[in-house]
Amino acid sequence: MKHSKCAACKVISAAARSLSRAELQLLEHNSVSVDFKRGELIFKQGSFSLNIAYLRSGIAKIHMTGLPGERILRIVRAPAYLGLVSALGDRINQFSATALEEATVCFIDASVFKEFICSNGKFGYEIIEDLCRNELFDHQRYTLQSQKRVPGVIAETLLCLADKIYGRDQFVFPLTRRELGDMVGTSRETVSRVLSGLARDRIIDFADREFTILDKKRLKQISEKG
DNA sequence: GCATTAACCACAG
DNA sequence: CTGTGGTTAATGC
Repeated sequence: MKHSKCAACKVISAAARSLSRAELQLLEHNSVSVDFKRGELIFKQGSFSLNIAYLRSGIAKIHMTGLPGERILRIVRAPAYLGLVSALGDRINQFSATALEEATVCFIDASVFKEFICSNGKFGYEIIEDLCRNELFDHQRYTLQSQKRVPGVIAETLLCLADKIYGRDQFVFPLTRRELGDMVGTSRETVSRVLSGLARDRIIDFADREFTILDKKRLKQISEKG
């Protein structure tokens, strides 16, 4: 655990960039940076949200436990705020965050953060913009997903990971089949079957967690056709 | 009705 | 944990 040097931070958020020198100092004195190993819980659903989590490096999953079981809401790549919605919208975290690989997270005192929103318009605007982008993205994803059959949703998820998270067509996906199932709302068995089907058709290739997209065009077709 | 889709169960590796 | 096969229930043509 260490205090972070906010002014020198290379992955400072767009919002924090608009803070004055004095405000940055205040931020620095009210935040700590913590390292996480793969699989470690960053914050837990049901606990108080007394601070804002900012993912500085690594990849994390946002997930919540519902009545049927676990649901992965999204995969987040640094730099990004984790669960702002929960931190600002409720005193209690409505979901959990877990590191999927080595990660660094800055925890910021929520009251200081809220003070910035009130006093610094540019800061507040950047935060709102971030929230809006996420909400639009989620609405779109959930609407499309609910109208697709499982192979379509899995194809879309793979494409999304390649484009938005990893930025290349080959990546080591750190989720189990069960978790991928939790992400697309299906069973682990169906995930297995769909993936081996895609591999049989040489659309993707995978060995364990390592995925390669071989035929992006056909994967897109499957994703769109649903 | 018949075909398709996907969940649930079970068992093996 | 993962892959596969059998069974079953829901839905569409």
